[in-house]
Amino acid sequence: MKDEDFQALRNEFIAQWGTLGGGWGINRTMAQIHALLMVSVDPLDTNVIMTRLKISRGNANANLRDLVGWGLIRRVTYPGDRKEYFEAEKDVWTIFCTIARERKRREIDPALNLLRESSSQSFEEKDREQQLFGEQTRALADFLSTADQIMGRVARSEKNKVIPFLLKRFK
Amino acid sequence: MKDEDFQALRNEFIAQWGTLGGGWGINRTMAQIHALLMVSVDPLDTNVIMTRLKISRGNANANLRDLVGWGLIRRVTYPGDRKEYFEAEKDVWTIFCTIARERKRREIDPALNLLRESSSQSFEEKDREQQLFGEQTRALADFLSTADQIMGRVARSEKNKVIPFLLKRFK
DNA sequence: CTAAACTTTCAGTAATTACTGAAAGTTTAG
DNA sequence: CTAAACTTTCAGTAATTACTGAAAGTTTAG
Repeated sequence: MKDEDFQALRNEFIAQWGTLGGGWGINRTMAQIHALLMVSVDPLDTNVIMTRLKISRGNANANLRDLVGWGLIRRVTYPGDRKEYFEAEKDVWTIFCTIARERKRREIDPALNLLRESSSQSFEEKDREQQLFGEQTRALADFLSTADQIMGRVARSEKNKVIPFLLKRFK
Repeated sequence: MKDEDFQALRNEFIAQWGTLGGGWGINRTMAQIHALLMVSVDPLDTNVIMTRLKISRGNANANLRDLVGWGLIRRVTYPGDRKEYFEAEKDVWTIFCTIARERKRREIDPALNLLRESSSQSFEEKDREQQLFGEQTRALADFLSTADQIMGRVARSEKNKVIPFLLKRFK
């Protein structure tokens, strides 16, 4: 493939990945930076990222910080070079585990706290409204905590054991 | 529990559930309406929803339409009553399957299309940049499609078979 | 120490998304 | 048919979120 076609395809990929990222809660630029780093052979510095994605220094800095916070990229430094470079984790299974862990912490845990607090206060009520509220919040809490446990266990397993097994099981 | 305390607890639940909804891509009001209907014994009409959540008619209407579109609530009418009422699906497993299906359609499928298109065009390239791009997009596509298949199969299974099985397996 | 090379912060603004409320549209009873 | 009872739409606006770019901060070489 000609290099200019390749650049175009890759840029298209990065742009679209950003759009998708928006869908599941992450912001567009953060997803784009992640995409860019995932398909870069070498770590990139802030200036390169700014140029490639046409974003400001502040924007790049903030989103890089967040990505480091998520654990999806890491800072890299080279001896004798003052600049910081960034490199993405490339193994797909590791990326998945990282995201799963982070989403658990940010979404599942607070939801579970809310549901448990709600359901614990309203059991054995005679009023139908109160009864339903208690039952429903309890059912949601049970479900979420089960799903959470399963995800946790899957994420802790070895990739090559889990995936084939699950695929075979759920024919 | 005194009724006023109960109302306060339930309102707290609805408000918080809305905030959480925001986290995973859904908008706050939509999540609140869903929460309200999930813990209501009887179907509610638009006016009641407007009053309870202090939102405008237009807002209520748009979000109710979206929730119907997701398949999370349904319209209910009573003979001799012109108003439309709304009722939420209450079974947690069914809710889960509905959301899983919808997210697949809105998020996984477009991502897979993008990844497949990207990876198909750049295999057997000698240039390292192009090589990595091909490998990485392919790995992502494979992973996503596998995860997607597993979710699909899980969602099609019977709840009472799947959950205990998975829990036992991933100790 | 100073100056250069870099990173971080943050006030102001742009872009996006959510919401209001009135007007238009639709359905049904009579 | 008309009028009442309802639902939907949509232009305008409010609220939120993302971004810029310059200034402030930090680190290191010399």
